[in-house]
Amino acid sequence: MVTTKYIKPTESELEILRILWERNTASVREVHEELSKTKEAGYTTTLKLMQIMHEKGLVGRDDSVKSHIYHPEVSREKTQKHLIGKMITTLFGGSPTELVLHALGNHKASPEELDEIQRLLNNLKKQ
Amino acid sequence: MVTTKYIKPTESELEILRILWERNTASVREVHEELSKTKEAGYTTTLKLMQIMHEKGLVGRDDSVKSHIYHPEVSREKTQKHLIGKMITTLFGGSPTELVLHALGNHKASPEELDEIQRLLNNLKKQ
DNA sequence: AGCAAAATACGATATAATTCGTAAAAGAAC
DNA sequence: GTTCTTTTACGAATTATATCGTATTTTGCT
Repeated sequence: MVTTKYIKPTESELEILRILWERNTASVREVHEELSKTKEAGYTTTLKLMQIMHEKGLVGRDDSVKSHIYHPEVSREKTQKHLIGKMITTLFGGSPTELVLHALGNHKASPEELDEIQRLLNNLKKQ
Repeated sequence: MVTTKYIKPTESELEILRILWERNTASVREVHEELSKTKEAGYTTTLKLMQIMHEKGLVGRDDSVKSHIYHPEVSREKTQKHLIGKMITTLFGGSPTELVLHALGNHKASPEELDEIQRLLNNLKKQ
């Protein structure tokens, strides 16, 4: 059995993953441009970060082409699940409901979104 | 205007805060005992962490008594709100609903809890 | 081929977070 | 009041994270 153990991305790594999840693939240059919109950082910094992420196995890359093309190697889903889980444990006393109530209470959602939540809720109630 | 700027607790600090939020007050020894249940760490490590948290203003303490008694200086609510906000941004593309759906989908909730969510949902729909 | 521009590799530094050993101080027990 | 135990203070080492400068490699252009 191959237990691919979970690697916890750092905050900076998450920012990069977010971009890769969005675009599926991107060069360092592209990621860097995107990052620059919201934060200050040198090109080589972004490069180095992505190289480290590659070593860790967080991203893969195609280096047969001119400028290397990176892609996420960890799924957004799995990462979300891990981080939510940790958050529920350390911050909400183990209760997912607490998290949901806080998320809903403090951050606005549109009527459509509320309907979506309602649908899921109905499903869960049936079981 | 006094803008008390938000201090982001590290992971270890969150573990300690969790205990203090639960008990309201605790000595280093008590926190350490509690921590030891789930992780390996020397007593002085816990002590040092709590001293640093004190410097940062994350916790307060009464040092007029034999063994110092610590208490949280940041509220659980506020910390939760900050971390949820960050999570929604970096991990859920800014959509709180996404977070809620994931939390509900992946982590079991009891019928009572579902009812509680339903109540909040009803409230939100009215507005 | 030769040159300029872009991209990568690599090493070094800086900063933050964590861990713990040791010494000093404070209390408790006798 | 001396000794033993507990607690605190402090410094140092270790590890993780982030940042960037410089050198090398690759590519595109003429």
